[in-house]
Amino acid sequence: MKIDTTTSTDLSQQIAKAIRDAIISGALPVDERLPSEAELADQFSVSRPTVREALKRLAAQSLIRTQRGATGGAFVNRLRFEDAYGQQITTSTLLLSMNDVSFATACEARYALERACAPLSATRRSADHLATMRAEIHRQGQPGLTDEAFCASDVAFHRALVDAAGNPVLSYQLAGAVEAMQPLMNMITFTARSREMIIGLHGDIADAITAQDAEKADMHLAALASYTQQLAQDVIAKRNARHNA
Amino acid sequence: MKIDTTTSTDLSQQIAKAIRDAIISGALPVDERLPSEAELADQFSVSRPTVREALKRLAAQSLIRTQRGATGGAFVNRLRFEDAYGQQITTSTLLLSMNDVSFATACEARYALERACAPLSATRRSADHLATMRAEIHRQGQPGLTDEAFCASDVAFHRALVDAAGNPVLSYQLAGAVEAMQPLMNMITFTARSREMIIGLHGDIADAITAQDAEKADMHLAALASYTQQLAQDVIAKRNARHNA
DNA sequence: AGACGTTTAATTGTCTGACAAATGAAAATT
DNA sequence: AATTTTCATTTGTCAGACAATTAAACGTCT
Repeated sequence: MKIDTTTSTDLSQQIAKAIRDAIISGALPVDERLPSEAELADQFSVSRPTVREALKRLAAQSLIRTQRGATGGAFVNRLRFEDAYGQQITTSTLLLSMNDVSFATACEARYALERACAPLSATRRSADHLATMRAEIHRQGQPGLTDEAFCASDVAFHRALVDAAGNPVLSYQLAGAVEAMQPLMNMITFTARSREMIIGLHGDIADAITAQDAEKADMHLAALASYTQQLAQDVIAKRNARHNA
Repeated sequence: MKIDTTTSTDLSQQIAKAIRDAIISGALPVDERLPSEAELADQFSVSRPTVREALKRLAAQSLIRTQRGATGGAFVNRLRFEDAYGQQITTSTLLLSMNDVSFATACEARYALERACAPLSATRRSADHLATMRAEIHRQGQPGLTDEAFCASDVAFHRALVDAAGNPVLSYQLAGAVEAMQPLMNMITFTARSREMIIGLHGDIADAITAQDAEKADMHLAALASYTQQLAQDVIAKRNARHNA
């Protein structure tokens, strides 16, 4: 493992890159123990704090885990889908909030991806997924539910829909798109009327998935997408009206 | 900014989390300067190396950038889509390689997502995207192209197709799915015959996008998906036959 | 011999103090 | 007024030390 001595970046960054590349290339297999911090410091001819900074960088990406004690050390971590979900959601959320992505753009992306899952979900859905979807629909009908709780249940419903496709890669990719939308959705005030409408569409979707009818599921998802867009437009229109008054 | 003093995790991890939460919540806006390392050490009642480890964790996620000098320090970084692409691709690639995701699963996810883009791409494609697609198709027909170069061009073609949808959120999500497939695709040996077939389908897709015919584009993408799956199955079948011989 | 506590060595986590390098602002000089 | 010099601030790096944790090696008692 070599580091580039001509570049002007941090040593800890160079060292992190060298180790990261070794992991990606497969030279360091999963669960392999890295040399101790002292050994790494020797190998790279740097001090231990510098090595530690490099290791923390890798730990932040879940590429390694560390353990104290006699047989401890840093080990190459098996990156699990569940671990990656969190990072994916954080990154997606920040991308939306920091880049002035419009509600329309985010919403379009989310429903386009979700509609891609629907046919697979219709084919493979298990009783479990159907039960989760029904439970969330029921929760959404409860009176006294705050807007935040309604949105959270909405996310749970859609994640069940996506997970029903039985493809972990799809679930991973969609997690970011679906969850990152929640802060944007939270800006909408859901009236009793709009909740009723959404719950109805959720029911239609669940019915179609239960019946394994991919076409109908897609149709109702499209309806939900356009209704969501319309709700957001109303909010924006009202805000502008108030602003100009 | 407070840290949880009851937990048993690293101090640097707790501090990183506290700062990360402040960024996500918006308490620390983009380009805001964090207190100096010495000040942070005081505030959190830890030493400077510990603060530095926390900052390196955040830097690894592109949440902050640092600058030396009198007016230097750590600044909240605007997370750009281009920055996020790289991390997304790395993570996706490792997820596939470390979790024994089958070619079939990854391929299914990729083409499902890509077909979600196609209707939007058909509507919004610009001359630029069409030109890129045609150029890559032309490159793919060049004799003497290595399998790796063929795959790379394939990726470039599909990224142009996705980018044509004009939705940066979609492009970001798809980048991981498309690029992470490349190492898997590289395992396939493309015969002259199979290249011809793929190039033909690429041409069909480009034609459909040019004609803004979403339905046809979807059809040809589906055909490409199933052909790719078949190629992979042949490779696996051959490998098994050799293994049993 | 076997079960159970004790010591010990290895390793990460944290702290202290120090110096180098970069960099912009202030001060001095022309 | 323009330019150069000095200086204070901040990050980057290093060395050495000690605390906390952990499993293995060792010893002791039954």
